[in-house]
Amino acid sequence: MTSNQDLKYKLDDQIGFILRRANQRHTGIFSDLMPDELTPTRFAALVRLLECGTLSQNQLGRLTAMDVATIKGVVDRLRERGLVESIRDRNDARRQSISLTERGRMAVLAAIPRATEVTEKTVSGLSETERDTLMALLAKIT
Amino acid sequence: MTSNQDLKYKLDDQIGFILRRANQRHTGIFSDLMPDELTPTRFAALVRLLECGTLSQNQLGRLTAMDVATIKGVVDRLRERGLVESIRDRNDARRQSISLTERGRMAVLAAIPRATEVTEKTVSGLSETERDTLMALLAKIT
DNA sequence: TCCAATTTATTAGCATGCAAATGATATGGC
DNA sequence: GCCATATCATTTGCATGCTAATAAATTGGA
Repeated sequence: MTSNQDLKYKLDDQIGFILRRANQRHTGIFSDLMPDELTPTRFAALVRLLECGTLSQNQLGRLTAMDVATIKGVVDRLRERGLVESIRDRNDARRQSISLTERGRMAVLAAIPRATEVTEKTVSGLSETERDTLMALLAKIT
Repeated sequence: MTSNQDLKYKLDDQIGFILRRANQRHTGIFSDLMPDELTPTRFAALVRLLECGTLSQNQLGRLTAMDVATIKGVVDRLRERGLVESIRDRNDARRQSISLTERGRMAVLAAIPRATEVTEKTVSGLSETERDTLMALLAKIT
């Protein structure tokens, strides 16, 4: 079966492929610099709770770009680690209200400087202008 | 526990968070337009095999940004679907040589126009110049 | 020729990521 | 008051994604 070097479709030129690679590099830097118990998605959930206070699980998922099944698992693991607590909402029995525990609050506050380093390192090959441009263009395709 | 709207660290401004969202939008478009049996990673593997001809599993993983355990699973599923075949390399018994079957070749050739649409749709909100800029900047952070 | 180091692949385990189905609860129109 | 529709959460199942451990095979230097 002959190879197709003259194929017009180039994987390396596809936005999806390069997004995946950029994402992988970022998560690699994240796991290098952040505490082992904090994955990108867990950290995002904690930051949102820090920003917003108590949220329903559904709302927390929406604010962290996570599917309902995914946020369920993330909240379970954060609760197992004592970083959040969930209580059934008193006004709406369908809802779980999620909030940071004191330990969770301290953990996320302690991790934020490191997370800032993660971001810095991820974009370290770019100038300030390039960083702003990249963020703006990525925002346009989300 | 008071909220922290004045927190300096903004999740929405972190490259990792926005990369994840961009990636999710892309994979959503991908699953909308591509045949059900082709996921982004399977498709990438097939395209590489089309481009390069026979590859070792390890090499295929490297060329598709997949970990050795991940590419093992992807190749298994492609083989289960009759899209690739793997044969132990005759010169190096550690290696599996992976190649497209005729069915795999036809499937990937048929899917490429759709994949082109996926890319087009993902970046449809950008001008031509912006697309080039985005690709260049992403390439700089991989 | 021997063996340490390296390479390739497999396996196990944990963590997302998402579609689809399901159940409980809330909402709003008739 | 009833009921269709919507919302929130859970569950199941499949697909990555990766680390770490393991085994088999290759390589290259002593």
